[in-house]
Amino acid sequence: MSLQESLDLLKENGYKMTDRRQEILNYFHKEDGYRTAKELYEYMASIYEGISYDTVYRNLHLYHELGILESTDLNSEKHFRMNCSDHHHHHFICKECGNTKKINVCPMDDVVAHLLNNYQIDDHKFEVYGRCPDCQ
Amino acid sequence: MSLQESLDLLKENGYKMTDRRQEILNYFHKEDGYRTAKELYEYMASIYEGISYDTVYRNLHLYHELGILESTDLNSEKHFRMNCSDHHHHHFICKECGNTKKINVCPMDDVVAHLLNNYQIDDHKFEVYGRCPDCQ
DNA sequence: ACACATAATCGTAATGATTCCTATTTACAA
DNA sequence: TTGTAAATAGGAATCATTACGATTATGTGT
Repeated sequence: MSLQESLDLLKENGYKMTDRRQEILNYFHKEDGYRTAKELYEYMASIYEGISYDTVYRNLHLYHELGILESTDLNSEKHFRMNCSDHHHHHFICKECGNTKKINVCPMDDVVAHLLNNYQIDDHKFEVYGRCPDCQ
Repeated sequence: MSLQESLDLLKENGYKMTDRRQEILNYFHKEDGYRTAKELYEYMASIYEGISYDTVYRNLHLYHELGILESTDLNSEKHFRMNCSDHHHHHFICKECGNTKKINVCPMDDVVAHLLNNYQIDDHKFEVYGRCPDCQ
C-alpha cells in the first residue's frame, strides 16, 4: 500500500491527519518487514519526545482496521507491517530482523476446502520462519 | 502422543513424576484441541486447591521442550495441545472452542524450498481458522 | 484568519499473561 | 529411612497492552 493510498483512506474515513500518524506511515513505508509496537514506539520517541504508548497502539489498531497494516503473532507479541494487498500471497519471515519475502504459493485451494466440508473457514495463515541471507 | 510415551519421556530425561504432572497429561490427553494456560490452571485448581501458576507454566514449558505438547499463538495468547507427531500435518483450529482437525496438506514442498533459495528455513506454520460444525 | 466541536494525544494507572524468587515440600535413589 | 535435588506454593515483578481523565490540535464552518 502506497503512502498516498494510506492518506486517502484516512481522509475518506473521516480521520484527522496528524504529524504522529504521518510519521507512523513513514516508518512502515521505509521498513520492509514485521515490526513490534515497541520498535515503532522507540522510533517515534526518538522524534517526538514524550509520545504515549496509547498513541502508538491506537494508531496501529486504526491502521490495521483500515487495512493499511497487516499483523501477525510472533513469540506472543503482535508484529505489524505495511499491507501488501496487491495480490494474495504469504511470507517468509526472518526471526532475526523481521524482514519478509513473498511466497507466491497458497495451500488454500479446493483440496483444503474439500477437506473441511462442514467447517466455516474465516481465515488462514501460512508462514515460513528462519533467517534471511543477511542475517545468517 | 500417548500417555505412556509421555511418562516414559519424562523418566528418560530424569524428571520426577508428580501428581500435578500426571494430571496435566490427563487433561491434554482428554482434550482434543488447543487450550490456554489459564484453562489448564482452572482445571488444575478445581482438583488441587492452591495450585500455582508457576507450576502450570513450568510444566507447560517442560512438556513443550520434550515435544509432548505443541503450541501456537492465537489472539496473542499461547495455546497448547497434545503433540500429534505420528506424521507431518497441519490443523484447522476452531476460534470458538479451540478444537482442531487435521489437514493432510503441506505447502512446504520443493516449490517453496526453491523460492527461498539462500534462506535458512527453520520452521513453518499453516493453520486454517474458523468455526467447527459444533460451534456454528 | 478565527472559533468551535470533536478527535487525537499525553501521562499515567490498570489489566492480563507470563516470569521470577524464596521458603517449603516431595520424589526417589542410596 | 534418610538425604538431596527437584518441584511446588505464594506472591512479587515484568512485559505487552488497554483504559481513562485532562489537555491539545485538526478541520470545518464562518
